[in-house]
Amino acid sequence: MTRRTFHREPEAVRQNDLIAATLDSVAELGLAGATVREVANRAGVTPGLIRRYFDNKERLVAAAYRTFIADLIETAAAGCGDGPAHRRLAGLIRASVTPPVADGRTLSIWAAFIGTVNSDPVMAEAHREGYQAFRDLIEHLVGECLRERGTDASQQLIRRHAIVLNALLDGLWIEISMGGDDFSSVDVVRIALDSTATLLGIDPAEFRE
Amino acid sequence: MTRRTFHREPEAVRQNDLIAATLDSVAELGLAGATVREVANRAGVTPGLIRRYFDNKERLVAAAYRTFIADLIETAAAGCGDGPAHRRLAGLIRASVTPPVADGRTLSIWAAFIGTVNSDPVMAEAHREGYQAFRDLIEHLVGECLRERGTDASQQLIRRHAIVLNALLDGLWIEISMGGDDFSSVDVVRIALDSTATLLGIDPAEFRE
DNA sequence: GCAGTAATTAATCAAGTGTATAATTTCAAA
DNA sequence: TTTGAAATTATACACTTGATTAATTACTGC
Repeated sequence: MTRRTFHREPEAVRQNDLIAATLDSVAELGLAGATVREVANRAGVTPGLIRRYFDNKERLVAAAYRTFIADLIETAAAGCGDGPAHRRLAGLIRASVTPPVADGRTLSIWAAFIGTVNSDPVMAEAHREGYQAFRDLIEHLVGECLRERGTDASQQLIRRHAIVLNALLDGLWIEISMGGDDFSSVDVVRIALDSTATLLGIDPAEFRE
Repeated sequence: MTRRTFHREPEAVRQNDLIAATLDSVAELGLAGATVREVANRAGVTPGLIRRYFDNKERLVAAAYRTFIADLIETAAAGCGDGPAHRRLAGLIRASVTPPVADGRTLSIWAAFIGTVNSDPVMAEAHREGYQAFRDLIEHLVGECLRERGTDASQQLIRRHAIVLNALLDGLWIEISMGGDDFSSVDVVRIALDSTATLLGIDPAEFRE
Protein backbone atom coordinates (compact mmCIF):
# COMPACT_ATOMS: atom_id res chain seq x y z
CA MET A 1 0.00 0.00 0.00
CA THR A 2 1.49 3.19 -1.23
CA ARG A 3 1.16 6.70 0.06
CA ARG A 4 -0.68 9.29 -1.95
CA THR A 5 1.57 11.49 -4.00
CA PHE A 6 1.75 15.19 -3.26
CA HIS A 7 3.65 18.25 -4.32
CA ARG A 8 4.92 21.09 -2.23
CA GLU A 9 3.49 24.56 -2.38
CA PRO A 10 4.84 27.91 -1.24
CA GLU A 11 3.71 28.83 2.23
CA ALA A 12 1.49 31.68 1.05
CA VAL A 13 -0.32 29.47 -1.45
CA ARG A 14 -1.05 26.74 1.04
CA GLN A 15 -2.30 29.21 3.58
CA ASN A 16 -4.59 30.75 0.99
CA ASP A 17 -5.89 27.36 -0.06
CA LEU A 18 -6.61 26.37 3.51
CA ILE A 19 -8.38 29.65 4.20
CA ALA A 20 -10.43 29.35 1.03
CA ALA A 21 -11.36 25.79 1.95
CA THR A 22 -12.38 26.98 5.39
CA LEU A 23 -14.65 29.67 3.97
CA ASP A 24 -16.21 27.19 1.57
CA SER A 25 -16.90 24.79 4.41
CA VAL A 26 -18.43 27.51 6.56
CA ALA A 27 -20.60 28.75 3.72
CA GLU A 28 -21.97 25.33 2.84
CA LEU A 29 -22.00 23.47 6.14
CA GLY A 30 -21.93 26.19 8.76
CA LEU A 31 -19.21 26.75 11.29
CA ALA A 32 -19.83 23.37 12.87
CA GLY A 33 -19.20 21.74 9.50
CA ALA A 34 -15.83 23.37 9.10
CA THR A 35 -13.95 20.54 10.77
CA VAL A 36 -10.25 20.00 10.35
CA ARG A 37 -10.93 16.98 8.16
CA GLU A 38 -13.50 18.74 6.00
CA VAL A 39 -11.23 21.69 5.39
CA ALA A 40 -8.28 19.44 4.63
CA ASN A 41 -10.31 17.43 2.14
CA ARG A 42 -11.45 20.51 0.29
CA ALA A 43 -7.91 21.80 0.16
CA GLY A 44 -6.73 18.45 -1.21
CA VAL A 45 -4.54 17.87 1.78
CA THR A 46 -4.38 15.74 4.90
CA PRO A 47 -5.59 17.09 8.24
CA GLY A 48 -2.21 17.04 9.89
CA LEU A 49 -0.89 19.64 7.49
CA ILE A 50 -3.13 22.31 8.89
CA ARG A 51 -1.15 22.35 12.06
CA ARG A 52 2.00 23.23 10.16
CA TYR A 53 0.49 26.48 8.88
CA PHE A 54 -1.82 27.37 11.74
CA ASP A 55 -1.05 26.66 15.36
CA ASN A 56 -4.50 25.30 15.91
CA LYS A 57 -7.96 25.32 14.43
CA GLU A 58 -8.94 28.49 16.27
CA ARG A 59 -6.16 30.38 14.52
CA LEU A 60 -7.20 29.03 11.15
CA VAL A 61 -10.78 30.14 11.63
CA ALA A 62 -9.71 33.56 12.86
CA ALA A 63 -7.39 33.97 9.87
CA ALA A 64 -10.23 32.99 7.57
CA TYR A 65 -12.46 35.59 9.14
CA ARG A 66 -9.85 38.32 8.77
CA THR A 67 -9.29 37.70 5.08
CA PHE A 68 -13.01 37.35 4.50
CA ILE A 69 -13.81 40.72 6.06
CA ALA A 70 -10.85 42.41 4.43
CA ASP A 71 -11.87 41.13 1.00
CA LEU A 72 -15.47 42.13 1.57
CA ILE A 73 -14.61 45.69 2.49
CA GLU A 74 -12.10 45.93 -0.29
CA THR A 75 -14.69 44.79 -2.81
CA ALA A 76 -17.22 47.29 -1.54
CA ALA A 77 -14.66 50.08 -1.44
CA ALA A 78 -13.59 49.28 -4.99
CA GLY A 79 -17.06 50.42 -6.06
CA CYS A 80 -16.12 53.96 -5.06
CA GLY A 81 -13.97 54.72 -8.05
CA ASP A 82 -12.91 58.33 -8.11
CA GLY A 83 -14.59 61.63 -8.75
CA PRO A 84 -16.59 63.94 -6.52
CA ALA A 85 -17.41 62.61 -3.06
CA HIS A 86 -21.11 62.11 -3.65
CA ARG A 87 -20.29 59.99 -6.68
CA ARG A 88 -17.88 57.86 -4.69
CA LEU A 89 -20.46 57.47 -1.94
CA ALA A 90 -23.05 56.42 -4.49
CA GLY A 91 -20.58 53.87 -5.84
CA LEU A 92 -20.00 52.42 -2.40
CA ILE A 93 -23.72 52.12 -1.83
CA ARG A 94 -24.33 50.46 -5.16
CA ALA A 95 -21.56 47.96 -4.49
CA SER A 96 -22.91 47.22 -1.03
CA VAL A 97 -26.36 46.16 -2.19
CA THR A 98 -25.37 44.17 -5.27
CA PRO A 99 -23.34 40.98 -5.76
CA PRO A 100 -20.79 39.87 -4.88
CA VAL A 101 -21.07 41.85 -1.64
CA ALA A 102 -24.80 41.36 -1.25
CA ASP A 103 -25.02 37.63 -1.72
CA GLY A 104 -26.32 34.63 0.18
CA ARG A 105 -22.99 32.93 0.51
CA THR A 106 -21.37 36.08 1.81
CA LEU A 107 -24.08 36.57 4.38
CA SER A 108 -23.83 32.97 5.54
CA ILE A 109 -20.15 33.27 6.23
CA TRP A 110 -20.56 36.63 7.91
CA ALA A 111 -23.34 35.41 10.15
CA ALA A 112 -21.52 32.25 11.14
CA PHE A 113 -18.52 34.27 12.23
CA ILE A 114 -20.51 37.00 13.94
CA GLY A 115 -22.15 34.36 16.07
CA THR A 116 -18.81 33.56 17.68
CA VAL A 117 -17.73 37.12 18.43
CA ASN A 118 -19.40 37.28 21.80
CA SER A 119 -17.92 34.09 23.18
CA ASP A 120 -14.52 34.13 21.51
CA PRO A 121 -12.10 37.00 22.25
CA VAL A 122 -9.87 36.19 19.29
CA MET A 123 -12.82 36.48 16.94
CA ALA A 124 -13.98 39.60 18.71
CA GLU A 125 -10.73 41.35 17.94
CA ALA A 126 -10.71 40.21 14.32
CA HIS A 127 -14.22 41.54 14.03
CA ARG A 128 -13.49 44.91 15.60
CA GLU A 129 -10.72 45.62 13.09
CA GLY A 130 -12.83 44.98 10.04
CA TYR A 131 -15.91 46.75 11.33
CA GLN A 132 -13.96 49.85 12.25
CA ALA A 133 -12.49 50.02 8.76
CA PHE A 134 -15.88 50.11 7.10
CA ARG A 135 -17.23 52.56 9.59
CA ASP A 136 -14.29 54.93 9.02
CA LEU A 137 -14.73 54.68 5.29
CA ILE A 138 -18.34 55.77 5.47
CA GLU A 139 -17.67 58.54 7.94
CA HIS A 140 -14.90 59.89 5.74
CA LEU A 141 -17.09 59.84 2.66
CA VAL A 142 -20.02 61.48 4.39
CA GLY A 143 -17.78 64.24 5.70
CA GLU A 144 -16.32 64.93 2.29
CA CYS A 145 -19.77 64.86 0.79
CA LEU A 146 -21.15 67.47 3.16
CA ARG A 147 -18.17 69.76 2.76
CA GLU A 148 -18.40 69.42 -0.98
CA ARG A 149 -21.94 70.72 -0.82
CA GLY A 150 -21.05 73.57 1.45
CA THR A 151 -23.62 72.57 4.05
CA ASP A 152 -22.98 72.29 7.76
CA ALA A 153 -20.27 69.67 8.29
CA SER A 154 -19.70 69.66 12.03
CA GLN A 155 -18.04 66.58 13.44
CA GLN A 156 -21.19 65.80 15.37
CA LEU A 157 -23.42 65.92 12.30
CA ILE A 158 -21.01 63.82 10.28
CA ARG A 159 -21.00 61.22 12.99
CA ARG A 160 -24.77 61.11 13.19
CA HIS A 161 -25.11 60.71 9.45
CA ALA A 162 -22.46 58.02 9.41
CA ILE A 163 -24.25 56.06 12.11
CA VAL A 164 -27.54 56.16 10.24
CA LEU A 165 -26.06 55.48 6.85
CA ASN A 166 -23.99 52.61 8.16
CA ALA A 167 -27.08 51.10 9.73
CA LEU A 168 -29.12 51.52 6.56
CA LEU A 169 -26.47 49.83 4.44
CA ASP A 170 -26.00 46.99 6.90
CA GLY A 171 -29.72 46.43 7.06
CA LEU A 172 -30.28 46.56 3.32
CA TRP A 173 -27.33 44.29 2.78
CA ILE A 174 -28.79 41.74 5.15
CA GLU A 175 -32.29 41.99 3.74
CA ILE A 176 -31.11 41.54 0.17
CA SER A 177 -28.56 38.84 0.91
CA MET A 178 -31.01 36.89 3.02
CA GLY A 179 -33.18 36.39 -0.01
CA GLY A 180 -36.35 35.97 2.01
CA ASP A 181 -38.20 38.75 0.25
CA ASP A 182 -38.90 39.04 -3.40
CA PHE A 183 -36.88 41.96 -4.69
CA SER A 184 -37.33 41.10 -8.33
CA SER A 185 -39.85 43.89 -8.92
CA VAL A 186 -38.02 46.60 -6.99
CA ASP A 187 -34.82 48.35 -7.87
CA VAL A 188 -32.83 47.93 -4.70
CA VAL A 189 -29.99 50.11 -5.94
CA ARG A 190 -32.36 52.98 -6.55
CA ILE A 191 -34.03 52.50 -3.19
CA ALA A 192 -30.66 52.55 -1.47
CA LEU A 193 -29.48 55.66 -3.31
CA ASP A 194 -32.71 57.58 -2.85
CA SER A 195 -32.90 56.77 0.84
CA THR A 196 -29.32 57.87 1.36
CA ALA A 197 -29.94 61.13 -0.46
CA THR A 198 -33.04 61.78 1.59
CA LEU A 199 -31.19 61.11 4.83
CA LEU A 200 -28.30 63.39 3.88
CA GLY A 201 -30.56 66.12 2.55
CA ILE A 202 -29.30 65.79 -1.00
CA ASP A 203 -31.48 65.94 -4.09
CA PRO A 204 -32.12 62.27 -5.01
CA ALA A 205 -32.18 62.96 -8.74
CA GLU A 206 -28.74 64.47 -8.61
CA PHE A 207 -27.38 61.84 -6.29
CA ARG A 208 -28.31 58.88 -8.45
CA GLU A 209 -26.69 60.74 -11.39
CA MET B 1 -24.38 5.43 46.53
CA THR B 2 -27.71 7.06 46.12
CA ARG B 3 -29.28 8.70 43.12
CA ARG B 4 -29.81 12.39 43.06
CA THR B 5 -33.28 13.41 44.06
CA PHE B 6 -35.51 15.12 41.55
CA HIS B 7 -39.05 16.32 41.23
CA ARG B 8 -41.36 16.15 38.30
CA GLU B 9 -42.45 19.16 36.36
CA PRO B 10 -45.35 19.74 33.98
CA GLU B 11 -44.36 19.23 30.39
CA ALA B 12 -44.66 22.91 29.51
CA VAL B 13 -42.43 23.97 32.39
CA ARG B 14 -39.69 21.50 31.55
CA GLN B 15 -39.75 22.48 27.92
CA ASN B 16 -39.47 26.13 28.87
CA ASP B 17 -36.60 25.41 31.24
CA LEU B 18 -34.73 23.47 28.59
CA ILE B 19 -35.28 26.19 26.02
CA ALA B 20 -34.16 28.87 28.46
CA ALA B 21 -31.06 26.85 29.30
CA THR B 22 -30.35 26.46 25.60
CA LEU B 23 -30.58 30.20 25.01
CA ASP B 24 -28.32 30.89 27.99
CA SER B 25 -25.76 28.44 26.67
CA VAL B 26 -25.86 29.94 23.20
CA ALA B 27 -25.52 33.46 24.55
CA GLU B 28 -22.53 32.71 26.75
CA LEU B 29 -20.72 29.94 24.90
CA GLY B 30 -21.94 30.22 21.34
CA LEU B 31 -23.86 27.59 19.46
CA ALA B 32 -20.98 25.14 19.72
CA GLY B 33 -21.12 25.48 23.48
CA ALA B 34 -24.78 24.56 23.64
CA THR B 35 -24.13 20.84 24.02
CA VAL B 36 -26.68 18.44 25.37
CA ARG B 37 -24.73 18.17 28.60
CA GLU B 38 -24.29 21.90 29.04
CA VAL B 39 -27.96 22.57 28.49
CA ALA B 40 -28.96 19.78 30.85
CA ASN B 41 -26.66 21.10 33.57
CA ARG B 42 -28.07 24.58 33.33
CA ALA B 43 -31.58 23.23 33.48
CA GLY B 44 -30.67 21.17 36.53
CA VAL B 45 -31.40 17.95 34.74
CA THR B 46 -29.58 14.99 33.21
CA PRO B 47 -28.82 14.87 29.50
CA GLY B 48 -31.03 11.91 28.80
CA LEU B 49 -34.12 13.87 29.75
CA ILE B 50 -33.80 16.18 26.80
CA ARG B 51 -34.73 13.38 24.50
CA ARG B 52 -38.05 12.91 26.27
CA TYR B 53 -39.13 16.44 25.40
CA PHE B 54 -37.38 16.96 22.09
CA ASP B 55 -36.80 14.23 19.54
CA ASN B 56 -33.22 15.31 19.11
CA LYS B 57 -30.91 18.19 19.69
CA GLU B 58 -31.76 19.78 16.36
CA ARG B 59 -35.39 20.07 17.40
CA LEU B 60 -34.43 21.59 20.73
CA VAL B 61 -32.30 24.23 19.07
CA ALA B 62 -34.99 25.01 16.52
CA ALA B 63 -37.58 25.32 19.26
CA ALA B 64 -35.28 27.64 21.17
CA TYR B 65 -34.89 29.80 18.10
CA ARG B 66 -38.64 30.01 17.55
CA THR B 67 -39.40 31.13 21.07
CA PHE B 68 -36.47 33.52 21.03
CA ILE B 69 -37.65 35.27 17.88
CA ALA B 70 -41.26 35.26 18.97
CA ASP B 71 -40.37 36.84 22.31
CA LEU B 72 -38.15 39.38 20.65
CA ILE B 73 -40.83 40.52 18.25
CA GLU B 74 -43.43 40.51 20.97
CA THR B 75 -41.25 42.69 23.16
CA ALA B 76 -40.65 45.12 20.33
CA ALA B 77 -44.31 45.15 19.37
CA ALA B 78 -45.30 45.79 22.96
CA GLY B 79 -43.61 49.17 22.61
CA CYS B 80 -46.32 50.18 20.17
CA GLY B 81 -49.00 50.81 22.74
CA ASP B 82 -52.08 52.33 21.17
CA GLY B 83 -52.98 55.66 19.71
CA PRO B 84 -52.47 57.16 16.27
CA ALA B 85 -50.34 55.13 13.87
CA HIS B 86 -47.34 57.42 13.88
CA ARG B 87 -47.23 57.18 17.66
CA ARG B 88 -47.33 53.39 17.54
CA LEU B 89 -44.61 53.38 14.92
CA ALA B 90 -42.50 55.66 17.09
CA GLY B 91 -43.04 53.29 20.00
CA LEU B 92 -41.91 50.32 17.95
CA ILE B 93 -38.80 52.16 16.89
CA ARG B 94 -37.95 53.24 20.40
CA ALA B 95 -38.35 49.67 21.65
CA SER B 96 -36.19 48.34 18.84
CA VAL B 97 -33.15 50.44 19.67
CA THR B 98 -33.25 50.19 23.47
CA PRO B 99 -32.89 47.27 25.89
CA PRO B 100 -33.96 44.57 26.20
CA VAL B 101 -34.37 44.30 22.42
CA ALA B 102 -31.15 46.13 21.60
CA ASP B 103 -28.75 44.27 23.82
CA GLY B 104 -25.52 42.31 23.48
CA ARG B 105 -26.93 39.07 24.71
CA THR B 106 -29.87 39.29 22.33
CA LEU B 107 -27.60 39.97 19.40
CA SER B 108 -25.32 37.08 20.29
CA ILE B 109 -28.17 34.63 20.26
CA TRP B 110 -29.61 36.05 17.08
CA ALA B 111 -26.29 35.92 15.27
CA ALA B 112 -25.53 32.39 16.37
CA PHE B 113 -28.84 31.19 15.03
CA ILE B 114 -28.68 33.20 11.82
CA GLY B 115 -25.38 31.55 11.05
CA THR B 116 -27.11 28.20 10.74
CA VAL B 117 -29.99 29.27 8.53
CA ASN B 118 -28.17 28.70 5.28
CA SER B 119 -27.01 25.17 6.01
CA ASP B 120 -29.96 23.93 8.05
CA PRO B 121 -33.42 23.78 6.45
CA VAL B 122 -35.19 23.40 9.79
CA MET B 123 -33.60 26.59 11.05
CA ALA B 124 -34.32 28.30 7.75
CA GLU B 125 -38.04 27.69 8.16
CA ALA B 126 -38.04 28.83 11.78
CA HIS B 127 -36.27 31.96 10.68
CA ARG B 128 -38.61 32.73 7.81
CA GLU B 129 -41.64 32.68 10.11
CA GLY B 130 -40.23 35.14 12.59
CA TYR B 131 -38.76 37.46 10.03
CA GLN B 132 -41.98 37.63 8.09
CA ALA B 133 -43.89 38.59 11.23
CA PHE B 134 -41.70 41.59 11.93
CA ARG B 135 -41.74 42.64 8.32
CA ASP B 136 -45.53 42.51 8.19
CA LEU B 137 -45.78 44.52 11.38
CA ILE B 138 -43.70 47.33 9.95
CA GLU B 139 -45.44 47.29 6.62
CA HIS B 140 -48.81 47.50 8.34
CA LEU B 141 -47.74 50.42 10.54
CA VAL B 142 -46.21 52.32 7.66
CA GLY B 143 -49.36 51.91 5.63
CA GLU B 144 -51.57 53.13 8.43
CA CYS B 145 -49.20 56.00 9.04
CA LEU B 146 -49.33 57.22 5.47
CA ARG B 147 -53.09 56.90 5.21
CA GLU B 148 -53.44 58.74 8.50
CA ARG B 149 -51.56 61.66 7.03
CA GLY B 150 -53.55 61.65 3.83
CA THR B 151 -50.46 61.35 1.62
CA ASP B 152 -50.04 58.89 -1.22
CA ALA B 153 -50.34 55.38 0.21
CA SER B 154 -50.04 53.12 -2.81
CA GLN B 155 -49.08 49.54 -2.11
CA GLN B 156 -45.84 50.07 -3.95
CA LEU B 157 -44.84 53.07 -1.88
CA ILE B 158 -45.73 51.34 1.35
CA ARG B 159 -43.60 48.40 0.38
CA ARG B 160 -40.64 50.59 -0.46
CA HIS B 161 -40.88 52.45 2.79
CA ALA B 162 -41.19 49.22 4.72
CA ILE B 163 -38.09 47.81 3.08
CA VAL B 164 -36.03 50.85 3.96
CA LEU B 165 -37.39 51.22 7.45
CA ASN B 166 -36.91 47.57 8.21
CA ALA B 167 -33.33 47.81 7.03
CA LEU B 168 -32.67 50.92 9.06
CA LEU B 169 -34.05 49.35 12.22
CA ASP B 170 -32.14 46.11 11.69
CA GLY B 171 -28.94 48.01 11.10
CA LEU B 172 -29.35 50.33 14.06
CA TRP B 173 -30.27 47.42 16.26
CA ILE B 174 -27.11 45.59 15.26
CA GLU B 175 -24.88 48.63 15.63
CA ILE B 176 -26.21 49.44 19.09
CA SER B 177 -26.30 45.87 20.32
CA MET B 178 -22.83 45.15 19.05
CA GLY B 179 -21.45 47.73 21.42
CA GLY B 180 -18.41 48.43 19.30
CA ASP B 181 -19.09 52.15 19.02
CA ASP B 182 -19.47 54.59 21.83
CA PHE B 183 -23.06 55.74 21.83
CA SER B 184 -22.89 57.35 25.24
CA SER B 185 -22.84 60.86 23.83
CA VAL B 186 -25.54 60.38 21.20
CA ASP B 187 -29.24 59.87 21.70
CA VAL B 188 -29.86 56.78 19.63
CA VAL B 189 -33.60 56.94 20.12
CA ARG B 190 -33.73 60.43 18.74
CA ILE B 191 -31.49 59.49 15.83
CA ALA B 192 -33.74 56.57 15.01
CA LEU B 193 -36.93 58.62 15.23
CA ASP B 194 -35.60 61.55 13.23
CA SER B 195 -34.22 59.30 10.51
CA THR B 196 -37.51 57.49 10.20
CA ALA B 197 -39.43 60.73 9.99
CA THR B 198 -37.08 62.01 7.32
CA LEU B 199 -37.44 58.83 5.29
CA LEU B 200 -41.23 58.86 5.52
CA GLY B 201 -41.49 62.57 4.81
CA ILE B 202 -42.94 63.37 8.21
CA ASP B 203 -42.00 66.39 10.29
CA PRO B 204 -39.40 65.06 12.79
CA ALA B 205 -40.51 67.40 15.57
CA GLU B 206 -44.04 66.10 15.38
CA PHE B 207 -42.96 62.48 15.03
CA ARG B 208 -40.84 62.42 18.14
CA GLU B 209 -43.75 64.00 20.00
C1' DG C 1 -51.40 3.69 52.63
C1' DC C 2 -50.61 1.25 48.10
C1' DA C 3 -49.90 0.26 43.36
C1' DG C 4 -48.98 1.55 38.95
C1' DT C 5 -47.43 4.65 35.68
C1' DA C 6 -44.64 8.00 33.86
C1' DA C 7 -40.70 11.04 34.59
C1' DT C 8 -36.05 11.06 35.58
C1' DT C 9 -31.45 9.25 36.33
C1' DA C 10 -27.35 6.68 35.35
C1' DA C 11 -24.46 4.30 32.54
C1' DT C 12 -22.96 3.07 28.10
C1' DC C 13 -22.06 3.28 23.05
C1' DA C 14 -20.38 4.41 18.55
C1' DA C 15 -18.95 8.19 15.90
C1' DG C 16 -16.51 12.26 15.23
C1' DT C 17 -13.45 15.87 17.08
C1' DG C 18 -8.77 18.35 17.50
C1' DT C 19 -4.16 17.25 18.33
C1' DA C 20 0.34 14.93 18.38
C1' DT C 21 4.10 12.38 16.30
C1' DA C 22 6.68 9.26 13.57
C1' DA C 23 7.27 7.65 8.95
C1' DT C 24 7.64 8.99 4.26
C1' DT C 25 8.23 11.73 0.16
C1' DT C 26 9.50 15.73 -2.47
C1' DC C 27 12.61 18.99 -4.06
C1' DA C 28 16.68 21.95 -4.18
C1' DA C 29 21.44 22.20 -3.62
C1' DA C 30 25.90 20.13 -4.04
C1' DT D 1 23.49 11.44 -8.78
C1' DT D 2 23.42 11.93 -4.21
C1' DT D 3 22.16 14.05 0.04
C1' DG D 4 19.79 16.50 3.41
C1' DA D 5 16.24 19.32 5.03
C1' DA D 6 11.53 20.48 4.86
C1' DA D 7 6.79 19.48 3.55
C1' DT D 8 3.41 16.15 3.66
C1' DT D 9 1.21 11.85 4.90
C1' DA D 10 -0.38 8.26 7.88
C1' DT D 11 -1.62 6.65 12.17
C1' DA D 12 -2.93 6.88 16.67
C1' DC D 13 -4.74 8.97 20.96
C1' DA D 14 -7.56 11.11 24.32
C1' DC D 15 -11.64 13.48 24.58
C1' DT D 16 -16.30 15.16 23.57
C1' DT D 17 -20.36 14.67 21.22
C1' DG D 18 -25.45 13.04 20.57
C1' DA D 19 -27.94 9.09 21.23
C1' DT D 20 -29.77 4.79 23.50
C1' DT D 21 -31.47 1.81 27.19
C1' DA D 22 -32.31 -0.16 31.65
C1' DA D 23 -32.83 0.90 36.38
C1' DT D 24 -34.84 3.90 39.71
C1' DT D 25 -37.66 7.35 41.59
C1' DA D 26 -41.62 10.51 42.27
C1' DC D 27 -46.18 11.32 41.94
C1' DT D 28 -51.40 10.26 40.87
C1' DG D 29 -55.52 7.88 41.65
C1' DC D 30 -57.66 4.60 44.25
